[in-house]
Amino acid sequence: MSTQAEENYLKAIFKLSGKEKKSVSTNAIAEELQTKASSVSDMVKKLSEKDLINYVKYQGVSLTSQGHSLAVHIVRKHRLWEVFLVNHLDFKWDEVHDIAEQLEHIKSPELVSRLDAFLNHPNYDPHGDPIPNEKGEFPKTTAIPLNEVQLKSKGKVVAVEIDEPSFLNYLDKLNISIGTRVEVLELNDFDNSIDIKIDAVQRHISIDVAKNILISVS
Amino acid sequence: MSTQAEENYLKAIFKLSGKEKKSVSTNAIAEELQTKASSVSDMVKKLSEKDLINYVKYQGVSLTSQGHSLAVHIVRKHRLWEVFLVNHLDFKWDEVHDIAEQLEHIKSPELVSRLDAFLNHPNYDPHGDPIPNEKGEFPKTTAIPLNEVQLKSKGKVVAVEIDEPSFLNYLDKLNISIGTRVEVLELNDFDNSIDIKIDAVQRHISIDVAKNILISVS
DNA sequence: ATATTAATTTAGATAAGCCTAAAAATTCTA
DNA sequence: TAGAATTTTTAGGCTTATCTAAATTAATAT
Repeated sequence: MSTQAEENYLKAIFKLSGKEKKSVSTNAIAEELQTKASSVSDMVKKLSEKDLINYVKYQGVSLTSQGHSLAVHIVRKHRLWEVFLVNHLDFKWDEVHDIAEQLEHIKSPELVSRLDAFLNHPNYDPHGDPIPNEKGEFPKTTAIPLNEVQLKSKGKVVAVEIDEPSFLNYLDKLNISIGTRVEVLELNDFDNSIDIKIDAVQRHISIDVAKNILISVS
Repeated sequence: MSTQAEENYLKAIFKLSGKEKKSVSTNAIAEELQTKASSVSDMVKKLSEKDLINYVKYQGVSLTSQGHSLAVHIVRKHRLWEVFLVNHLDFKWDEVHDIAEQLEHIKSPELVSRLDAFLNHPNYDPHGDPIPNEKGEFPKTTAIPLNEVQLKSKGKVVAVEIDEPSFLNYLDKLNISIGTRVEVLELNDFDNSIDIKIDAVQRHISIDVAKNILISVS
């Protein structure tokens, strides 16, 4: 059985590994979980003994297949609950992260599969993040960050990479949500900012915002 | 902020106090929570320092109004989640207790009120237990235990007092559920057992079963 | 190649929540 | 009401997960 703390570490390592599954440093985990490097060292030893991560002192960590599967399962639960909160309890997309952080630790395989069915087996959560199935497989996505979209091309927002209310509220203000159609008008080399068109309105956004908006080019 | 452990103690004390709000002994709490009396002594000291219970050494404990209100709130969450699990995820009434034990500790006032609305402000959970409103007020109930029902009178099952699967499964086998009409045919003085009629079928049940079935006499 | 800096680990504490064993208080019983 | 039995509390430990401060290892720069 895994504790909540363990699950949070696995989730953090999963997130930081990226799809390239690169090895993750102690400091990166500490930063992600807002804790101290020494605490990470302790936990990493424990997870390693449980064969959930590969760990060699001073060389960072990576998930074992067992650890990967557990992490993906937590992500699945988190995202399913977010769908429930937004689609059925009418929460807004910027309000659900913290609640889902709690709900993701509820232990009941039956609950997950029934919730999934109740929600009609959704493939994406309210932020456009893919929801893995029971086997841990993610739906295919071909989206690219807005800052990598070719000049003059049009696309649709399919996901955002940050769940923090401050970021999501900013997008709300810009009238950007999942499904919004955008056109890239201009790239400004000096500060990497981008001019885009949303609903016939022209907007100017920074690289830091753009790279966290995923687009499906049409 | 209250921890899960604290909340479980408050809930146990609330349950054991009964509606007479009698003082609760250390051993009773230990038994209810399947823990040791010494652990209870520790926690009781802590809850007392937080002004959630009244505690005088060797004299048992009772909830303060603050503690009472917190306990009732946990009960409210537990029962609302049970309604969700049974009515929307199609769990059976004997499957929901353990999951609700986890869900009741999720902290988000907004979630509770939205869940309540989603469920249409239910007054009773799947076991017929009353659900307190946001103010902590319970709906009025006039039900009496089956073993106290007058001979030859008819009534309807409105609640059961035990949530354990073994008990609920037994009731399933007898075809007893919330809403079932029963008639008390005979009381057997020698062992306090009772003969009842359910759906035109005669059944024989023990006092221990009868006293945990609540009836609204018609 | 060595000194400095940065990253990581270890050592030693702390708090929560539990335990066993022993002591103290209360209650029961004769 | 004194002694026995029971209940409750205390004392001392253990585990988990955290922390600070110090030590160690690795990386960087001159």
